[in-house]
Amino acid sequence: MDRLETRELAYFLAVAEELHFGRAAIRLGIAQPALSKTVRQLERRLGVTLFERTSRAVALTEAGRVLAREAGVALAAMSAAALRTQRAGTRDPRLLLAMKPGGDAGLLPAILAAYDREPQALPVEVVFGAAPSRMLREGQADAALLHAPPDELAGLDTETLLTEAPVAVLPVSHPLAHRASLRMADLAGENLHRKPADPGAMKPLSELMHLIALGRTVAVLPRVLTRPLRDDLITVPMTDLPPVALLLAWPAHSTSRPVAALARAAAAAISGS
Amino acid sequence: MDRLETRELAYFLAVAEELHFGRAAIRLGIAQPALSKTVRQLERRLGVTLFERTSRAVALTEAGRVLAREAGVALAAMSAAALRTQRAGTRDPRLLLAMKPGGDAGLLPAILAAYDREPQALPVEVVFGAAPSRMLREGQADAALLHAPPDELAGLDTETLLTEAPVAVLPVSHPLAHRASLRMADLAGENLHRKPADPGAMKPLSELMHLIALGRTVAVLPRVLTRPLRDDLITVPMTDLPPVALLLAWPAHSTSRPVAALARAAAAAISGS
DNA sequence: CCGGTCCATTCCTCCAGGTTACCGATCGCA
DNA sequence: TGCGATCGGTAACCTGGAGGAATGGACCGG
Repeated sequence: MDRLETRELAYFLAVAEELHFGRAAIRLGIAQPALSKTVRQLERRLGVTLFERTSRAVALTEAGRVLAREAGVALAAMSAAALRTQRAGTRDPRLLLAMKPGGDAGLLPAILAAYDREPQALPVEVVFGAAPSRMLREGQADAALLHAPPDELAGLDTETLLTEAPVAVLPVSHPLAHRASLRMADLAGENLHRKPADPGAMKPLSELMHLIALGRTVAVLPRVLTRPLRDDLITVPMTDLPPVALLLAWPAHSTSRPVAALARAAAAAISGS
Repeated sequence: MDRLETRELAYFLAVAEELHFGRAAIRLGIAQPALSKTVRQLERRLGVTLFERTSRAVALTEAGRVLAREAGVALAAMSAAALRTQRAGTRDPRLLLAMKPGGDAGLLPAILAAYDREPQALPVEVVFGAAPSRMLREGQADAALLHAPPDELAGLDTETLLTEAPVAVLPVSHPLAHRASLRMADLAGENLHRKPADPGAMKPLSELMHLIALGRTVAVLPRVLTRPLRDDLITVPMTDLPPVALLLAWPAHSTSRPVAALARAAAAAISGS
């Protein structure tokens, strides 16, 4: 078995996502026959069929689904290798900290202040993005502040900064607004805001808050994300949902001392506040 | 920045390990100029120098050290992608469980028996190797039984099966042999057996036990590794060492239901015994 | 039955990864 | 000091294969 090439995996992944050789070829900036040939060659080398093709439709086989997942991991690791090496080569050492806008629960200043007191502290550059965990895996960041949906944590080491029960966000005029606590069943009749599957399609928080104030929807969120809270909204703790954690995360194989120092500082800053 | 190719990373890694272009080229089965050219091109593409070369010696730069680590992770992921896809494509579904010989603490039969009672159980094939965690990362196994040196656990999910204090292994005739417990300080004067840095150089356990019986050395090991124990040896719990864990591990991004079932079964088998 | 869609095949071009041969720098050694 | 050995880089050439354009062939809707 000869070694897999990144080009082959990238081509395969494009087809796996588009399920259409023509569109995938356009996305890759090549002609369709070259793409067909490369994918066929990949199948021959692996000794496995990756797609069920008819002249009308393309579908992944079971093996194709496995490769789609593994190829994503592998290409992210390749990308991370390049970016981390370039950053290590420049004489401008800094620590890239990724987070969603507003995702720090207002704790960032305390964390950064504590980190600055560490002996080997580097300048910290905060980079915002919709998917901080992906930025970690692709080497676009050294550490990230994120909330813990366990499915996004594969391959990352984490330090839990705080955990708390989620809260319902309601208009002050809402019938449930002044209850001391709520259960999911209490919200059964409400138009509960659902997080979209595609992180890119996620609404900005300010927009969501506006919709809630208008009575168009209600939401259940980690409490930290709701601060500061608009005057016309109120939050009520949920009692039957698992607590949500705010985490500091970094690549599992990281040996970076600055990252370790940041984790130390963040834990100290939180517990001390 | 164009995308990194696996060939470039493999070539770079060979030079990084040999620190010698000629030997690395032989290992790769190519001529030395091709290797020099490719590494130079890699440096140009990354915009970073990876090696300090003189006409007499080759050394890694800081960026080179970063890439050496990252390249290893990335290539392991590529290899895993190929192997897992091939296994998914064959119509012979089985679960590959990696472990060191004797590393199961005698728990394997109970675990396998419990797993067989799971609804979607697959045939389990046990594969032995010196570095089970590496076999996981490279896709040569679906799950592994291993003891927890935390540095080997990067990128893996784990289920702790049992934890226990390490024990000292002594000849029955040893002055300390009949103490109820020991501290590391008690062993200060002994010729304590050290685990070699290279896992390949590790002695077989039976050999180590023989040396202990002869009075040539003493060892501190997880208790499970000492069973069954020779008549002429005795084990004494250590009180000032962190407990050692026996873990079931699998790749962090695995979504395999059989692996999940194995984790469930293993946990149940241990807690029930 | 015809036109449109979509993947595969064929044939050609050209680049990049490989080879051999040679060069320049550096060290050990007489 | 000068000779030979070691080692990485450079030059010139060759070739496999990645990519493009044109075409084929299967399948669908109308």
